[in-house]
Amino acid sequence: MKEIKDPARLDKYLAQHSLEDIFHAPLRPHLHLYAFEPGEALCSQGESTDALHVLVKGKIKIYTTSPEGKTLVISFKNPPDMVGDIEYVRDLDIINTVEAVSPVTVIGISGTAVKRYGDDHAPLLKFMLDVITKKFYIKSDFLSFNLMYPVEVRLASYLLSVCYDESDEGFEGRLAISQLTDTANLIGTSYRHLNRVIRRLSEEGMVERGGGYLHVRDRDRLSRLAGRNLYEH
Amino acid sequence: MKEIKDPARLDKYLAQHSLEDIFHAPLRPHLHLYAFEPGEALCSQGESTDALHVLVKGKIKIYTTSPEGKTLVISFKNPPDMVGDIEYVRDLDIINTVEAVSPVTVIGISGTAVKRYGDDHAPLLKFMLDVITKKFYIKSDFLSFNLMYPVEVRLASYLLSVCYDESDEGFEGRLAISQLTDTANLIGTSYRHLNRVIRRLSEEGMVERGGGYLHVRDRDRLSRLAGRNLYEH
DNA sequence: TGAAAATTGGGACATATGTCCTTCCCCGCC
DNA sequence: GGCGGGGAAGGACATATGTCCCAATTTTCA
Repeated sequence: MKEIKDPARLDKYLAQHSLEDIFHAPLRPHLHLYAFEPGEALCSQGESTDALHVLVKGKIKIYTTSPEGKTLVISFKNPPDMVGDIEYVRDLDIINTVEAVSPVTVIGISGTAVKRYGDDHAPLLKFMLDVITKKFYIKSDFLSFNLMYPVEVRLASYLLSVCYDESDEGFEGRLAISQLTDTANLIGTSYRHLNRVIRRLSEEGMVERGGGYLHVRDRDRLSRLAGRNLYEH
Repeated sequence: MKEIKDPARLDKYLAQHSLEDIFHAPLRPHLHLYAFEPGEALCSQGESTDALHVLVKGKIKIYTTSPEGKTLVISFKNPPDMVGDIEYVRDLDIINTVEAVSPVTVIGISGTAVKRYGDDHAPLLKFMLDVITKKFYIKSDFLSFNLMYPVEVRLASYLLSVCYDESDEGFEGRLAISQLTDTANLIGTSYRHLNRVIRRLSEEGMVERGGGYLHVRDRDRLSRLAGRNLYEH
């Protein structure tokens, strides 16, 4: 983590994501801009913290680790999003580990400052409500989806979401093989089983391995397999 | 659903759950008190609605139904809790079906009224944040728990939570057989499999069937099986 | 009271999924 | 070219879980 001391850039991000009203004048002096490298953790499960972060650039990965050491990736998030909001409101230790996937820039502010200067500031409260309800809704979907459908369907759905998201620069109907472990954790299965399912799909010609990537070959059929249950965040 | 036209009683509930500041004067004229019978739905998945409900008495069950007709019980809730908050904030159709388990009393208010008179009312916003973050946290737990542990562990955990909750009148270290189907859906498995697991536990002497109930026989061992992963809401 | 209907338990079998370990493949380096 | 290392794929086996269906039991009601 490295602080970026550049007020102008901070203002730029505030404007870019329409955060000016949300972080009004009394809060401004407490805002800081930080940069994280890919792989670096913004915060780790179980720690206590007084920090709130607003993701303004880059992509982060949220995951949780069970006492036994199993990992479950919960989601990937893009700006604008918030980290530490639930913990702030409920005064809890950190629930999930958050890690930068690409180079990440966040606006940080201490929970203490928010409590003192923003606790009754409706725009900020509404912003948090917005962010949290969105998270809730996504998680809600994710939960029932994981519980109700087999890996095959989840994978099909995931492939469609990941490979065809216009807002993602790697948008090419393919998934890097090196991300397979993450994918397995994300859809809540083991690497081994994921492979098994990929193999089945590839035998049926829906996907194909090659050159370090998993390519989508028959989007329509995948789509039918997935139903309308997409990881559309 | 039956409206209870009794302002005094409404005030009593507001006081009982410390809701007076949250629903301040401008909102008061828009509050109504409703009663629901056991089994009656407060709202149904997919419908659109303009209503927000605050549960002040009784117990409700939240569940979702997949397009294929599978049911997943998400939770049981006790007062004070809120129904329709996420939908209000995000302007969505109803996500889950909510059904009264016992005789239920709720305070209802239209979303339109809240938007007009309470949209900038910090105590209300903070209340919603509180409720929603709690829901989120519970769901978060529920999700990883369901994804990471086998039915046996989930059942053990569920039994401990349900059978030993002091605030529940049916508190007797037992679970009515008639609730087994719900239990199966709640812990995300089939009735058949639940039975299989119950049988295994009962062969090991941890639980015992009898007289229409499933009795807990060896709380300690169940507890060890569950680990610390309890459905403690 | 007796038969039909509903509730509950469980057998048989097929799938889905996890774990462990071996094999294969690509790559840099000697 | 041959070798060692690490990532990636897959085989073998054990479990977990789902589905279908039937049997036992209880309840309902004519």
